[in-house]
Formats: sequence, C-alpha cells, structure tokens
Amino acid sequence: MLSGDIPPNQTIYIKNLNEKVKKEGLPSSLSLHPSFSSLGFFEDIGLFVAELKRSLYCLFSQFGRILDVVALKTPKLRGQAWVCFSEITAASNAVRQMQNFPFYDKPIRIQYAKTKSDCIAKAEGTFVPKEKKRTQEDKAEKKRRTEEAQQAPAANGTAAQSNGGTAAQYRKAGGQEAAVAPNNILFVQNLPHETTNIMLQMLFQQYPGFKEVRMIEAKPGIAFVEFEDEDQATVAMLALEGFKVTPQNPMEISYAKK
DNA sequence: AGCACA
Repeated sequence: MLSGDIPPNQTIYIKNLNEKVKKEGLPSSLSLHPSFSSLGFFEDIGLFVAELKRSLYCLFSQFGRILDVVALKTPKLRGQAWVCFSEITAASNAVRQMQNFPFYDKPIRIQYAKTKSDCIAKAEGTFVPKEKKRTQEDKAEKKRRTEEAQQAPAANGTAAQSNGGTAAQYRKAGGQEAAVAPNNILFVQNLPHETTNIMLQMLFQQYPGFKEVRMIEAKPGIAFVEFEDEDQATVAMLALEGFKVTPQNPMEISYAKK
C-alpha cells in the first residue's frame, strides 16, 4: 500500500537510506599535496550520523524551515530518519518531490511520520517526557483540552524561538534558515582562513559538472562553487557537506541564494 | 522492512 493511509504530518519519515555509506575517498595524489597535510585535511571521511543529518538538512532545506533531524544508528532504526518541518506544506512537498531521490546511491522512500515529533510537541507546549507518557496519558489528554484556549497564543511564541535555536545548530553564523531553492551555485562556509582556491578546486572538481570556485579576498572563510546544473551541484553538496577541512572546520554547504 | 526523539 502507499503512504496515503498516513495522515499529513509536519515530520517526514525517510527509509531505505544507505546504511553503509562511506564518503568517496579522495584521489591519493591529493594526500601528498603539502598544502593539505598542514591543515589535517584528511582527518576522517566516514559518514557518521551527524553527517547524515547534515546532508538531510541540506537536501530538505529547499522545502522550508527544518526544526530537527532525527537519525539513530541502533539496529532497529538504522536506515531511517525523520525530518521535522515548521510547516506541513513543506513536508507535503518533500514527500511528493523527493520520492525515490537517489541519496548515496539508494532511492529514498518518504512518508509522513506516524506520530508528532517531540520537537514539535515542545514548540506547542504539549510535550510529555517518556516515562510519564503512559501513566499520564489520559490525564494529559484532559489537561490539553482544557488548556488549549489559553495555550495557543503563547505556543506560537515558543515555536518561533525554538525554530531559531534548532536551525542555528545546523546553520550557525547567520546562514539561511528558511527554504533556499536549489541552485547550480553552492555556498560554502566555515572554511579555515588559510583555505585556497586551489584546495577547494581539488575537492570539488572530482564531481561532474564542476565549473569553478570563487572566493572573495575581503571575506575569508566562505566560497562559491559553480556547477553546470543544480543536480550536479546537489551531488557535490551531499558528498562534501561536513567534510572536515580541519577537525574544527567541517564544511557547511548550502545552495547559494539566487 | 523497520516510526524516534541519547
């Protein structure tokens, strides 16, 4: 059966994620390049949960503001993830448009989540911690109904604050928080100031459609990387998002604003 | 296939 039997939810449930993803090894000639070794360039390129979450964040930001990304590596939950949006419409668009999107070589399957995410409940002020959930179930239900009228206005304010905070975890330092449409130009942040144009070329040119790297003298730490088209830019973004130029400098990649 | 919130 299709996912049609699950009612719309702000959170999407993603499955069929590649469970044994390792980031592409870089050409071995790169590791001999003196300018890289000084920066600890090849720290660790395995795809850990944090990187998976960052990749999902990058990929799904185009649909709207993301409040949280949940991914666990436990046997029962690996290969799955949840992406919580601030708007149901964003989730709906993501479910439709990203169905079967090839993500790390596997087509992802997307449905609405079956239940409300904790981050949403917290924003609404209806969150009940795990242990208390069973015993307080019906009690909380009544309480919710009676408080609904008064809580509603306050809950909006809480949600707005919480949105900013959570998004900031993923995209700090004034990056884009709302939807940023896919673009053939990528915006790269959090680079060490010593990063050169050549270094970035060597990283990005391994992906098809690469055109050029642009850096701005007056603005160290960022770069623009242009590809032939959006799809090729997306592949490179997902492959290199979180790549540690130094241990302190995981690359933060998003689509450039148009 | 698998619906959690470390």
